[in-house]
Amino acid sequence: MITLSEENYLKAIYHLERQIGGTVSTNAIAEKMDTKASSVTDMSKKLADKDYVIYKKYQGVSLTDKGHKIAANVVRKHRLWEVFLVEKLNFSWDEVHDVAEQLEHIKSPKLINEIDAFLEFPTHDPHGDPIPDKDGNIFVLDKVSLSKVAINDLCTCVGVLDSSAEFLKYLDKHKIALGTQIKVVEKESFDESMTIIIHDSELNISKAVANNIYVKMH
Amino acid sequence: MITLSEENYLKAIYHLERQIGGTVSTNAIAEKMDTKASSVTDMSKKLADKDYVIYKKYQGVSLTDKGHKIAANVVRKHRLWEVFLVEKLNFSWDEVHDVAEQLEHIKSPKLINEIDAFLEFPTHDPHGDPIPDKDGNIFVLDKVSLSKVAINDLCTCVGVLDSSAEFLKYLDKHKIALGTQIKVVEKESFDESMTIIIHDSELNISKAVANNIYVKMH
DNA sequence: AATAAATTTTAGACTTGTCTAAAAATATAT
DNA sequence: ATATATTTTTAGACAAGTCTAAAATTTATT
Repeated sequence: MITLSEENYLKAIYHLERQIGGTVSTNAIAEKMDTKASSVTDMSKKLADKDYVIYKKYQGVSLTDKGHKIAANVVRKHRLWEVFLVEKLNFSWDEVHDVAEQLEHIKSPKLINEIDAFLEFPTHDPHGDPIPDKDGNIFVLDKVSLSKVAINDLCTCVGVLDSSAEFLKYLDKHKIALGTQIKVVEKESFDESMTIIIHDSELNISKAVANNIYVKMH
Repeated sequence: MITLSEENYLKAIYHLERQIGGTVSTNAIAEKMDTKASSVTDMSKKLADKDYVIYKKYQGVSLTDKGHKIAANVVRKHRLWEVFLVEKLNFSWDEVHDVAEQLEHIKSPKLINEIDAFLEFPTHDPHGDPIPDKDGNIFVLDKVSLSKVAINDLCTCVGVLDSSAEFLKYLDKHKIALGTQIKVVEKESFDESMTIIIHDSELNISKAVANNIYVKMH
């Protein structure tokens, strides 16, 4: 039986692998999980013993098929629970993360299948992140960072890079949500800020904000 | 912050207190939790340190107000989740226990309040057990063991004593559910079995079965 | 290529929750 | 009331997961 801690490590490695796109370093995991490198080394050995990762000393880890499947399933559960909380229980998108962190570890195949059906098989969570299917496959739609969009182009918000409560509340304040139409009207080369039009009014956003918004081009 | 293990001990003590009606012995807890008496002693000290129980050497434990509140809240969560699983996710009453054992430890006041509202504030779980309110109070309805009912009396099933999957499946097989009307037509003094009428047909049940069914008199 | 810097691992320690075996206290029986 | 049986506690050990500090390895720099 897999422990809660092992599941959290596999999930962190999963996210880092897709972000970095290769083997994941000890330090990267330590930073992501807010723990010490020595703890990561210990756990890497355990995960390798159980055949969840390939671990070579000083070379970092990468998920095996077995490990990938487990990690993807944890992510699947996390995101399905997030949809449930927002769609059925009146949570806002900045409130769901901590609860989903707990719910993602509940072990019951029937439970998660029923939740999936109850929600009518959603494909994305409230932040626009894709929900892995039962086999761990995800279908990524072609999204672009808002900061890359050219002047006068029209696009729609489909996700966020940073889904911290802080950033999500900023978006709420400025009435930016998934599905919101955005037109870029000006870009300031000095600080790379941009002016956009949403809901027929102008808004100036910093480079940092634009970087964290994903859009689909029209 | 309270640990999962501590919550489970408090829950066990809570159930034993209501069952026995006084202080709870080390051995009783050990048996209920399928662990060793020495482990219970260790934990009793920890719980006493945190002011969740009163513990006197060789005298057993009893819940403080603080401990009672925590335990009742765990039971509240357990039973609300059970209702949710049965009412919304197509679980049968013999499938809910193991999952609810996990879900009862999720920490989020908003989550459980929303679940409560989503279910329209149920007062009893799928086995007829009362759901404690936010302050830990429960409102017990006057129920009687079926084995105590006299011949020719009419009653309605309102709960079960033993909610093991095995027993619940037995009830399903014989079409006995909460709300089912039962008439006692014969009692065999030899083995204390009884004949009852449900859904217009006769059924003979053992003393053991009758003991495990709670009914409300008409 | 040699040295400095950064990363990673090892060794040993600590906490939580558990166990076994033995000792102490309480309850029961003659 | 004394001996026996049962219950409970203590003492010491272990596994999981973490930490600090020191050693080993890899990477970067001159």
